[in-house]
Amino acid sequence: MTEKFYITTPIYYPSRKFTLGNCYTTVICDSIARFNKILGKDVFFMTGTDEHGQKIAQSAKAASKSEMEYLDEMIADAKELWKMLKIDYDKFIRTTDDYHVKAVQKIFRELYDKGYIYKSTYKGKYCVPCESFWTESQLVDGKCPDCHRDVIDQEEEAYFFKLSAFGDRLLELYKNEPDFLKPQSRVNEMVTNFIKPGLSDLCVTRTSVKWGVPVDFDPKHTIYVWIDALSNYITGLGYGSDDDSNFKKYWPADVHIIGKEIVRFHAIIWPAILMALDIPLPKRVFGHGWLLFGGDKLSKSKSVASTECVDPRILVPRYSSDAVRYILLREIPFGSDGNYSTELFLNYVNSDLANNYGNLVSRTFSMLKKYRESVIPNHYNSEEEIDVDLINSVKKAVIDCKEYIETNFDVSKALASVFEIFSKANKYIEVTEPYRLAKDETKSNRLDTVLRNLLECIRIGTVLLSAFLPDCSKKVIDSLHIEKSLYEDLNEFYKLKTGEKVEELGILFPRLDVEKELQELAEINSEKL
RNA sequence: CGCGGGGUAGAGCAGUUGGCAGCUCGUUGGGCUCAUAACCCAAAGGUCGGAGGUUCGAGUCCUCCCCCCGCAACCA
Repeated sequence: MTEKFYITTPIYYPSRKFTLGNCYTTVICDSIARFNKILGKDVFFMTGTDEHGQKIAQSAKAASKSEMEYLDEMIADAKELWKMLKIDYDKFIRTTDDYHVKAVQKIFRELYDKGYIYKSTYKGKYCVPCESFWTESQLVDGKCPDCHRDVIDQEEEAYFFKLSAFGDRLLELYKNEPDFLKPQSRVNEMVTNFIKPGLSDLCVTRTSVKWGVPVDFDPKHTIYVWIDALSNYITGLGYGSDDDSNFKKYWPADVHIIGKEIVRFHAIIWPAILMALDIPLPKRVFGHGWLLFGGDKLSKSKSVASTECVDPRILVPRYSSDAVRYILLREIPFGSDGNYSTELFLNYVNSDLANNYGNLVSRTFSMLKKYRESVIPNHYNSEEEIDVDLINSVKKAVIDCKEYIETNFDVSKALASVFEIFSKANKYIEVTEPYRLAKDETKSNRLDTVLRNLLECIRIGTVLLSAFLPDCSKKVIDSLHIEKSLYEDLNEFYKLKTGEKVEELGILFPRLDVEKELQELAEINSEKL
């Protein structure tokens, strides 16, 4: 039976248009999903949006629209963005979707019936004009962090989830399943910050927030973020609906990929809810770092220096989806934060995509055309050390790439090992000098072998690359007449069909004039403002 | 003493159990001519945040201090 693989992004909050930060998580998930398809697995990849809560209602009001009008526009924009970035999701869930709303109500009632949810009183600091509750620690100088006005003590009736009952089981989980939450530093954070001091129960409804899922047996209460948003991971598979075949097939999730800021929700609250429901837990949760812009998170509330153009809607059409995907995947090291700047982006596109990969393909195809009329030549057994070295390092890269993805979801290192192949191939050309072999008819067999070896390097590297950069790799794959991108075909070095003619390829990534691009982007950016 | 992460070449980062300080980009010099001023080789560039300690030997272990960044319970 085919192994299944279920991967999710968080559901994003569309109170503002999506940023490069949202793209980061989504592109990582998409690449991991694509990689698992290459491994031959039955993959289900879900993303979506969290559409309830006060802020959505406020954003809609500010735009003089109804909530649904506002949301439909935002979601259309988001889907357009994912299309641009070649995000190949299997399901896009919206928490306003009918099946989700019903399933959430069902889940809420089940938790209530089982005694995990009870009615009590929520006490907090309340800002009347903002209609928002704040905790003591959120206040700025004792005032509302949003409008800086005075807050009052207020209480309201609310339902609570018995989170406090799950501390020991969570500790056990972290202990027995060391891979459940990665990176490890996050586990320590959860244990010392939250679980050891003792978990307190979680307020899961509000009467002051109207835009949300009502409690069906007590409709003046609105189900507040946690149970609504987190349960998307199962309702999106049909849990609690008439057709739960996907839930049966794909749950538990193989991994939830999330940003480090929401680790707590996914490593404490979500497992606790599932435990209460008697549903198996996701196998892994990975909290990635942030894309930093000049040292700051690209948050929805902070603005970025005006000379930096970070709008993916401009960058993707201008530089290709692959270029933007590349910088997102490559720049952030495993588990920690990474710095983004336009200059860095342009330099990476030049050095890795244009100079290393693009130029390798270009010079190889050019020689193949000049010397062999674009026909894939045979290879002749050779004990030459340089060939053996090349083949061994390709094999190592193929193994490394898979290892990095499977053990740690380390897309950055996986991608780096793919580029090792291209780097080695470029060096191989210098040493074997095929352009010199071509001038000596007695070296014809050797030239065949060298060209063939280069083509196989390109084949293997490109198949791996197709998980990360689907557009350019498709061009090369088509040109080489590779029928299917499968990992198992990479174990064998000679796999191309001798005698087939390759299609001509244009320039995959034109070399960019960094100074000029920076200037033009700055101009585009200032026009926008 | 709230918890955690980080401070290593101009920039971005690796440095596993302590054993000659590395990688990528950039810079400089050289080589090659198949290729997208691309590719290959070489060099320059670091008192590893600071002070003290353990050790034959510390980026790595211990103590203290300085700086940056998250989290801190309901901020998606």
